[in-house]
Amino acid sequence: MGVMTRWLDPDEQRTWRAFLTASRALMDTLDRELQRDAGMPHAYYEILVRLSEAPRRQLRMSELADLTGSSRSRLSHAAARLESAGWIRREDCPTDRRGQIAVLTDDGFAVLAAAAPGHVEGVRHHLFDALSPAQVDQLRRISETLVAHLTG
Amino acid sequence: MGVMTRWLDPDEQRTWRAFLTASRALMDTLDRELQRDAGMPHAYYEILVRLSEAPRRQLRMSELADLTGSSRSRLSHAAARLESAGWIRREDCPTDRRGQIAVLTDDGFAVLAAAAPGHVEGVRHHLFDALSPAQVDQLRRISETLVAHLTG
DNA sequence: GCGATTTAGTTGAACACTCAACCAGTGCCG
DNA sequence: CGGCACTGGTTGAGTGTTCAACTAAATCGC
Repeated sequence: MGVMTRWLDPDEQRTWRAFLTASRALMDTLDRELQRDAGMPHAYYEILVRLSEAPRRQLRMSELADLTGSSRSRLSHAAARLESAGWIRREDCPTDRRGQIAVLTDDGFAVLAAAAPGHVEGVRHHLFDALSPAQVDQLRRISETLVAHLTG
Repeated sequence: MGVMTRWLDPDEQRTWRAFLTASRALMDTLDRELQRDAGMPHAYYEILVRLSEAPRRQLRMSELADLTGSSRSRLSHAAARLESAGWIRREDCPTDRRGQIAVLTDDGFAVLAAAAPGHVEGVRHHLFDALSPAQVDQLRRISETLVAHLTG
């Protein structure tokens, strides 16, 4: 209250709108490709990826939520769908009786293995192929700075 | 088919994940703030902004869809909601009888004016305050390159 | 130990987005 | 002119996300 708004100057305005447009277009494109080729949205693909990289292909629900930057609720709903598709299953946690462990099934792994090459090509084509090596480096630093700033 | 997948190297992997995390966290944060303070998601806010900047605060639906990077369907649904909130209204286009013109109402303008300062502060705080001027410049170039690449 | 708080996860309702199907009006080309 | 493809926009069904409320189990403080 009472403090004047520090409006965006024209450069900032331009940067903000370009960033908005670019990140939305990129995500929409990858989402559509993944939906078309693998029958799942990008968020679900990421869940499978994280599980596939975990020891024994399994993770606590809360850990999985953190890794995918998802709310617990969202992950719960997503897990219900992935489970009914047969791509993951949920088991009780032996050490914490509140806990649930999401496990990637063989079917889930197969679906992921089939989808991954196309998706990686998409990321490469739509993102990395457009940028110089220096820009990729800049983007990494900027993104890591933002992550630290937003979560710190 | 037959072409080996060019997997992401560790640097690219790291860049991609940081970008994903950062852009999702940023959007989620701004979305939540806007929902809390103005009772609308960021996508709807953007629609009102674009209308407020247009001559006579009005735009053809298709033009508005292009400006906001939205599908026509999405915009139609959004417009229905914004109209029932009384923030926009739709009029017939005099020169093309298929067309509809979205017009920002006074109520819509007032809601936007009330929401804007807080939102701008959010963008500044969560994005620009975290980056050096050089990084802002880099982000602008990268984003503009991506937009050109994705839409060209 | 035992009540109060916190953490893990799920649920249902309300809302938003996608996709495909659709109507209506425009414009092109014979 | 008359047919045909294209454009502008809407609709409904299906799917995903959010928010708040809720259960159950662990943990903290005394």
